[in-house]
Amino acid sequence: MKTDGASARVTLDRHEWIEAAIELLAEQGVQGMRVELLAKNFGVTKGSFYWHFKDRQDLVDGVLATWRDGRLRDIDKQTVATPGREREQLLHLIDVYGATRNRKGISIELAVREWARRDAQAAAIVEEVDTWRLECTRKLFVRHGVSEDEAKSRSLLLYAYVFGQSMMACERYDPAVGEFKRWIADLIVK
Amino acid sequence: MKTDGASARVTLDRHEWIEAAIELLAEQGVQGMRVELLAKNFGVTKGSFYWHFKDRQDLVDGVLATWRDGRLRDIDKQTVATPGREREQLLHLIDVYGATRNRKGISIELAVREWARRDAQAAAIVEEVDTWRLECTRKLFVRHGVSEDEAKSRSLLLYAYVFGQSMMACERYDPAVGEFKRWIADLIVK
DNA sequence: AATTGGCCATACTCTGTCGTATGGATGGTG
DNA sequence: CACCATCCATACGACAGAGTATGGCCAATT
Repeated sequence: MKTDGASARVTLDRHEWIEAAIELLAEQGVQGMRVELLAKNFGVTKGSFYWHFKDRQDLVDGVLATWRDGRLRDIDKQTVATPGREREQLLHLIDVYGATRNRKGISIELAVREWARRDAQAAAIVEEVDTWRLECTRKLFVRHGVSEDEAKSRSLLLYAYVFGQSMMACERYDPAVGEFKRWIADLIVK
Repeated sequence: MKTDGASARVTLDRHEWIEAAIELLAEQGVQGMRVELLAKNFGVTKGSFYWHFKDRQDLVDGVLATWRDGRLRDIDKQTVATPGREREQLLHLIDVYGATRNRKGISIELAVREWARRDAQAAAIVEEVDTWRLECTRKLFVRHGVSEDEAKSRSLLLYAYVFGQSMMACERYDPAVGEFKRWIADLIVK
């Protein structure tokens, strides 16, 4: 019988290590994904890690694959066109990156992107996700009624804006920035 | 007399170290600003570095101060309103971050921002620069003829977009992305 | 009860980086 | 010429992180 207390799991598997690594990635960047730090957070030692993973690169592969799969699922879920509600869906896409809630998801997103600037492997994953995002959002814009080219431009603007906005931590500059964000979202969605 | 050859300077001063550190910052991030790597690039050893700087933090202070001063000067230069040409000025602000030329400046910008996400000192500098950017650009929008609130929203959108765009490396997704960028710039500037 | 395999601890090596201590070279100045 | 300040080299200590080798513990199986 496993004394599966809330604090002390009996055994760990790859998935738990990967999830914890993504946490660290969000909080401290790629540099923060250190195996000894991970082990310490679990209350174990490196011996455990190197039983589940060949090396650190093995963990990295898992992190990127897990992140990509999650993103692709999310995009599909958020962009299946519900006739008549395309506008709300587009606004929701922007709102998800509003930084008040979903803080963790944004941190991961930024960490992966900063990682991708200097790592070809991460860059390939980001490109894959971005391509899919732009394509799905473009379709949603088209169903919303804009032209093909305009849909392309607006989806590009949408993602550039949400990423840039979450990178700027806008709340510091004006507590009432929410009003401006709503205005901007309207301008982007049309 | 100093035999000031192009390749071998006789002496180095703080400023040259700081400039080289900013280069490394752009290419490899904060992590890349290692004193031994800097010295190697200069063809000298750490002994030189620690003569000019108390420690690595001393270099970091210089890097941030130098970057801030340069940015503040640039912003002032680019946003002095030239009556009748406010629209071109705003479009130019966007175009500067177009990523084709000015690649180095963008790399520095992104590196400093990623740095600021986990370092309070860098975050304070970035906030200072952003505040000044938003304020100067807001004024330029006002002189361009938009209302006070709309100017605030549009300047926020402008910077969020340019940072997000440079973070996405848009050129990968469509060689003809320049067309869309122009359309977007028009939408932002009005 | 003995054995086996899954899971983790311990103890080490190796490499990279910061920082320090100290000595050497060079050029200007009295 | 002797002296001093400037600038850099050399050699060292300290520490953090990746990876390895090996042994121990426990549960399930037979």
